[in-house]
Amino acid sequence: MVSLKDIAKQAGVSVCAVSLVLNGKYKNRVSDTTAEHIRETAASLHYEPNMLARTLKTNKSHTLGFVTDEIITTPFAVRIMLGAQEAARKLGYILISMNTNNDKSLERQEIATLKRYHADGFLYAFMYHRVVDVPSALRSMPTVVVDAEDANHDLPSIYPDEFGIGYDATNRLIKAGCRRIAYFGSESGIIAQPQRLAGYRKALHDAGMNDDPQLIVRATEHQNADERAVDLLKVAAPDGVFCFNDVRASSIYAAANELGMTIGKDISIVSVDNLPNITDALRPGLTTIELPHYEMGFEAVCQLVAMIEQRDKPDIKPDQMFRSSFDTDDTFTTMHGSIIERDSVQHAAHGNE
Amino acid sequence: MVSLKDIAKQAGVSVCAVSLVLNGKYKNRVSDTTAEHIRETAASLHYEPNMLARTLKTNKSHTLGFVTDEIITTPFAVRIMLGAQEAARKLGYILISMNTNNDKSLERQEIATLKRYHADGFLYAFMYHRVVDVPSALRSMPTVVVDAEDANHDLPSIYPDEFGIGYDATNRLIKAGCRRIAYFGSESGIIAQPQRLAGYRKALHDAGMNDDPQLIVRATEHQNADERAVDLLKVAAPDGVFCFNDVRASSIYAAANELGMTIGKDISIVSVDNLPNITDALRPGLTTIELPHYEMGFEAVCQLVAMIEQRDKPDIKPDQMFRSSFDTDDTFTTMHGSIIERDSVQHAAHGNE
DNA sequence: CTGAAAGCGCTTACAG
DNA sequence: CTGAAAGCGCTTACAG
Repeated sequence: MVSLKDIAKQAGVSVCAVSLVLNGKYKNRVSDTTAEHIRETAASLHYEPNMLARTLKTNKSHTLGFVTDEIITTPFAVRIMLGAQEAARKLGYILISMNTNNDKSLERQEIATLKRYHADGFLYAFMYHRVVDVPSALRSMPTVVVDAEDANHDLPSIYPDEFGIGYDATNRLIKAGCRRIAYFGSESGIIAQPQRLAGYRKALHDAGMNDDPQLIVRATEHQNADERAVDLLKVAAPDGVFCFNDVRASSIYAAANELGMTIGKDISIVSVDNLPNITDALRPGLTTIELPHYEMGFEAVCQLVAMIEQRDKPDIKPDQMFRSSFDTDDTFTTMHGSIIERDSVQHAAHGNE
Repeated sequence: MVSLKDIAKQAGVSVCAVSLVLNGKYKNRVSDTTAEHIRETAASLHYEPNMLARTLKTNKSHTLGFVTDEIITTPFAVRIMLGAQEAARKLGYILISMNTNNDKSLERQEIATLKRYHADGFLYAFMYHRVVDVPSALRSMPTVVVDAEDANHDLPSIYPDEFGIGYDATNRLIKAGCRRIAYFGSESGIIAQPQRLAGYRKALHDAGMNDDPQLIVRATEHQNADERAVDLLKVAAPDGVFCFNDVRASSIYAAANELGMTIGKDISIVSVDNLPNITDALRPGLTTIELPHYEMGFEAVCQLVAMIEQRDKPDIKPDQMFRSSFDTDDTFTTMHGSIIERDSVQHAAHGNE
């Protein structure tokens, strides 16, 4: 490794002159000609600054801890990390990620490790939208909560606009001409469930339609979803179904098949997630709303770096197009999803809008 | 942050005594009683060592760079990272991962960043098994190639035993009593394709069956797989199909449905990948072979740390059960997959064996 | 405009 | 058995 000292010796100047020039702080301190000379020597020696030495002195590591429950075991939520990585790179930070696997004692240990490595701040991220207690070890540090809401309503939190998702999905079906729209929801206490349902209701009411209790069915993902889907289609005879997620949509597909109904013709379906492997497996293609994971990760790092550096939120854009929009108040940021059009909706209009 | 100096002052000893004791190197250098006293003061002050300062001095960062093409955008391959993280944690290392997104210039930049942060070694990992040119910036460092083979046949490389997978899958169908077993493969040049095919052929021959060219069909994942699946079932009339992967299996499912065949009865299916979202969506459940991603990541870190510390491969085991077995020679390690039994095979035996 | 010096928190010969 | 000192590579007052 070539060090400042090597450059100083080679260029015939002092170490501090080199440091100043390479950090661009040499105005009125080093002449332009020596500055140029120093820059050339550094380049010719292929100098790379040693981040660790710098951190030791400045107490800023340009390292972000990414602590997550089991995000990286979950296909779609991984995109939070991708978005966070991209923003970090653009802002001169690196990300160190740790999986807690929902083990609180492992979590404590990992946060301690991250602190030993001098992380400047933390992302506390989750596999799906929920309300969380943030560990006290994180409260003393700059921290942003991702795909979750801080129970104390204190730390900045970024999560999807579930109401908007329910509203948009239902409207998509209304626009397709559906008159009896069902909601095939989740039975678990997951926060998205009541909020998407509320969005569904609002869309129906705005369109002057009643919400028939028969049309609202909740199911458990892996246990009774298939049967309940059949029941729903038989008993309530909907012409459109807003599904809580793609996995439940696959139950509706199976039910429609069983009952001899043609999807996209006899019945229209819109769901949430856009899981590649489900949408690959379903025929016809499933129209679904993608959650803004990538965008949440990106936005979270922007907010976090603003906290760390105590400056305004950096104005950077991801290379990958933002598909979602924002709603920001002081601490909580909600983000819309974006609809991916395929063929499960009658007369489906193609393209996003 | 409390430092060695703080402890030394509080305990009334020198900084070096504290360092020695806390690193367990104090035999014949510090008395047991002062050692104990030092340990107590350190604990009471909640001392956490500063890794950066240590690294600066020792030139060992206990940090591993994890450079990957787009692994973390891909559901299943993410498990490489999980396995690597677990092994790293057990060995006192942390992982810094970077996604190159297959952009060579980004890759160079990221490797440079990782070196600035003083990574002790590198994992060079891929989304699916292939032969790769390892960048020269990595050749000068301890590096292990994961889910890929170093084209120079020089760096340690860890990848799945594709032949064994084809052999096992086909044998599973033979065991179920299938007599006309098809192979529904990939049209791409992917390395797994010919190797799994070879395993399939070997299994057939070992069972005294011929490989009928009609029974071997290759297809492109998203373009013609559905049609070719129908053709295969119609023309060759197999009673069992070994599918290259779960996505192709879903095409066979669709074809069987279309032709009125009952899966698990008229026709048995075994594939590769065990993608949760596909297997969730398919009825009946798909019997499939899971690739040893977790295990490859774990093993890779073990080999890498052995190189870095110039010692024998550490003897650690993952918390999560190893489901796969190893085959190691000097530089190349192949790993078997493990079959996940569901209901797509006639008379399916349950449980792993 | 430039250099010498101190110090970030550690480890490790070296001298007693 | 113990301490004083040097040094890892950097940054930043301070003095000229």
